[in-house]
Parts: sequence; structure tokens; C-alpha cells
Amino acid sequence: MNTEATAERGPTRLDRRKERTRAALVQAGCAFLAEGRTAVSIQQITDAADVGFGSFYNHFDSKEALFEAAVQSVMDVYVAFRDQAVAGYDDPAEVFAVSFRMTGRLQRQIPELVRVMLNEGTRVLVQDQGLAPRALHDIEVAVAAGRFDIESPRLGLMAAGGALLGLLQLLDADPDLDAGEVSDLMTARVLRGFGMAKAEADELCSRPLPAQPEL
Amino acid sequence: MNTEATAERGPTRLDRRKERTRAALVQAGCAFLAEGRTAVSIQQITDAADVGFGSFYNHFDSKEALFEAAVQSVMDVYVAFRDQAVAGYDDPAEVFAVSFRMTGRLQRQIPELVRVMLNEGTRVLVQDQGLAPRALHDIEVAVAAGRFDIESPRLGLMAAGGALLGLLQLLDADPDLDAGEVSDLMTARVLRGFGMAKAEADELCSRPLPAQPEL
DNA sequence: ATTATCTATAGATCTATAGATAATGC
DNA sequence: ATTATCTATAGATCTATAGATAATGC
Repeated sequence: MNTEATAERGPTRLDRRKERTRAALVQAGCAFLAEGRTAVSIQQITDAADVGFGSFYNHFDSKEALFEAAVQSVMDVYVAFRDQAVAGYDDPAEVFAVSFRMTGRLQRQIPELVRVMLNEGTRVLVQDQGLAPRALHDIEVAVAAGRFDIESPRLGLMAAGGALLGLLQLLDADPDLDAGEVSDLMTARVLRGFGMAKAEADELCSRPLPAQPEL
Repeated sequence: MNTEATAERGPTRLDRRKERTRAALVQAGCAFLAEGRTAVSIQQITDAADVGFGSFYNHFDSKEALFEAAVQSVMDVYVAFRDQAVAGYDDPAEVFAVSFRMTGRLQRQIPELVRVMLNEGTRVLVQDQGLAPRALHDIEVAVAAGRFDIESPRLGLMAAGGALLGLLQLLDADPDLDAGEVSDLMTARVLRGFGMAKAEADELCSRPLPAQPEL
């Protein structure tokens, strides 16, 4: 029995040490994922994490389990980023625009995180938890509010999500691009695809943005 | 010296046998790629290809080299598919629409091929040969002809290509969807994002299509 | 006393090649 | 005679675990 379960105290120092080890492994997994290198040995992973080889099995059953956790952790961070970024906006179309514009800028802030997402590709758009349901909700709310004019929210999600991944890929491939400018152009284009007039879309994409959330 | 080099004759029976072996290996590589299983042994690959283990090294230096060739072969097939599909169309906007609409339908025709593309993800959109330069050319021609109204063809490529991948992912994830219907809706949405009026986009996406090219 | 970490290693698996076999070319 | 295929295997690498060590809890 650990203290947490019996006496309802917070995590012990032991718990924190364990969590640090796990986090180091997940972090190393992310680094390899960002490079698309999943064909590494567990030894290479523990070396990168600066952790004893055997410790790996205290936390994960297999390499695949680690990589899964690594993707999960990246998506958790991204969802938190998005939630913070759009907090305080009322207009659902603006929520959508802000989250789109901020994500493009995120590529310059934490390129490794975005690379993990790019390696996951469009799979993230059909998962029934995490990013996809939130983005779908955003779109549905905007449709209900009469801000978007589309046939199918799910199709809209795939179009917008795909375009977002394309934007991130472009920014990753070309470091010279102005991330803010390109992101805003892409966002305006997607809004037009959702039936918004050009002038209105452009205006919505030129409004000031919140500060980049802490991560 | 082989007969081809010295006497300019066609490929010999030996050449054809070699090519069959190579094709079997590439085909097996595609099958694993489509499942996202790159962590297979060379033994598993040669078993799947029904080829002796040692023969692998007659054709490839490493597993990575095989997978690269497998992706290449899939992209070659897709480019040929697209070229055949759009042959005979003059209006660059229609070329774009047909290639988009036909690709969605291709998912139902050869899902394994599309799955390999999905596993490659947005990477295909920033490669300087194969699909990306052709699609970019289509867009540039349509802009020059006054059919598309966009700021940056490259950004348009990323938006359209990303949306196409999203469409393919959706069709792959949900076998019950009407591929033709969904593809046409997505195409129309992308055309609107390129500045085309809704009525015109819808009309363009309801025209008859050529027969699916042989592959 | 308990728990997580580390090191060391047995056994499994995988790669790359050598040498034998089969098919084709001339 | 030549070339590609196949089978067999040595050596390298990798995984999973056992047992020792270090850190923490009480």
C-alpha cells in the first residue's frame, strides 16, 4: 500500500522520482518520433533518456507502448495549448480561427512537438478522443450559430484538419517563411471554404492574438 | 555484360524473373506499410513475398531501402492514375476537380494503396518530385487562367493536399460512406476555398467522370 | 522495510554472407 | 558459363529478467 492510497497524502518523493524517470523516457520517445525513427532499440531510448536499461520495464511493456504514450503526451500538451489559447473568445468562428492561427505559430515555438503530430498524420483526425472531438465541436457550434455554412461538420473537420497539417508541414519544411503571415492566410482560406465572405475572413484573421500559452 | 547492354535486345527471361522477385518484395513491403508495420524482420518480408531470405540482398541493401522503394512504387502508380484520369480535360479547374474526385473514389478501388499514402502523410506534399510538383502546376495554371483566386499557389497546394489526405482518411475510417458523394462535397469545398462561387463549384463537381483508369 | 533504479546476462532474434542449387543464355 | 535463387549459419544485436544497489518511507 502506498501512502497516497491509505492516508490520502500527495505524491511522495518516490512517486516524483518515478514520474521523472517515466517523463524522461517519454521525452526520449518523442524525440525519436519527431525524427520518424521508431526503429531504435530500447537501449538507445534509455541512453537518450539517461536512464538505466532495466528501468524501462518499470514503466512500459514494450517499445510500442512507450511510443503510444509519447504520442498521447504530445496530444495532451497540444490540447492544453489550444484550450488556453481560445479561452475567453465567444464567437465560435473566432475560436476556430484563433486555434488555427495559434497552431501555425506553435510550429516555430516547439517544432519537435509539431513534428510528432506530423508523423501521426491524419490519424489524429479520426480518433474519438483528444483533438478531433474538440475541433468537431467547435465546427458544430459555429454551424449552429450560423457562422459556418457547410453540409457536413465531419467533412469540414477533415478538410480543416488536413489543411492545418499541410500548413504545419510547409512551415516545418521551409524555415524562412513568416509563420504568422502564412498561418493567417491559410486560416482565411479555410474560413472561405466554410462559406465565409473573403472580407470577413480576412478581418477575422487580422485581429490581435493572445500571448502564446506557457507549456 | 548482359545482352541488353551489348546487343540492345529487350529484357531477357532472367531479367524478367529478377524483376518478378523484386516486385514481390516491393509488394510485400507495401502490404506492411499499409498496416503501418515497419518493425518487421527481413525474414517476415521475404516470407510474405514467398521469396528466399537471401534473395532480399540481391535487390536491397536494407529494410529501409525496401520501404523507400515501396513508397516510390505507390507514388508512381498514383501519378500514373492521376495522369490517365485527367487526360483530355482542358479547363485547369476541371483538371483539378477531376483529379480530386477520382482520388477519393480510388480509396474504394485500392484501399491498400491509399493506406500507404496515408502513412506517408503530408510529407508527400513537400517533395520536389512526383505528386507535389504536378498538383502545384495544376494550381498555377488555374491561377494563370483566372480560374482560381489565391495568394500563394504553394499554400493552396498544402491546403488542398491536406484536405485530400483528410478525405482519404475519412473514407478509410468509415466504410459506410458513399465515396463519390463525399469526395464531390470535399472537392467543391476546396474549390470555394480557392475563390470559386458555390454554384459554379457544385456544378463542376457534378459533371460525369471518366472510367477508373486501369492499374 | 519498501520501492525504484541500475548492471549484467541468458536466450531469442535478426542481419548479412557464404556456398549450394536451379534456371537461363549462348 | 552465367546469373539469380535458395538454404544454412556465424556473429551481432536486442529483449526481458534476475539480482544487486541506492533512495526513500516510517
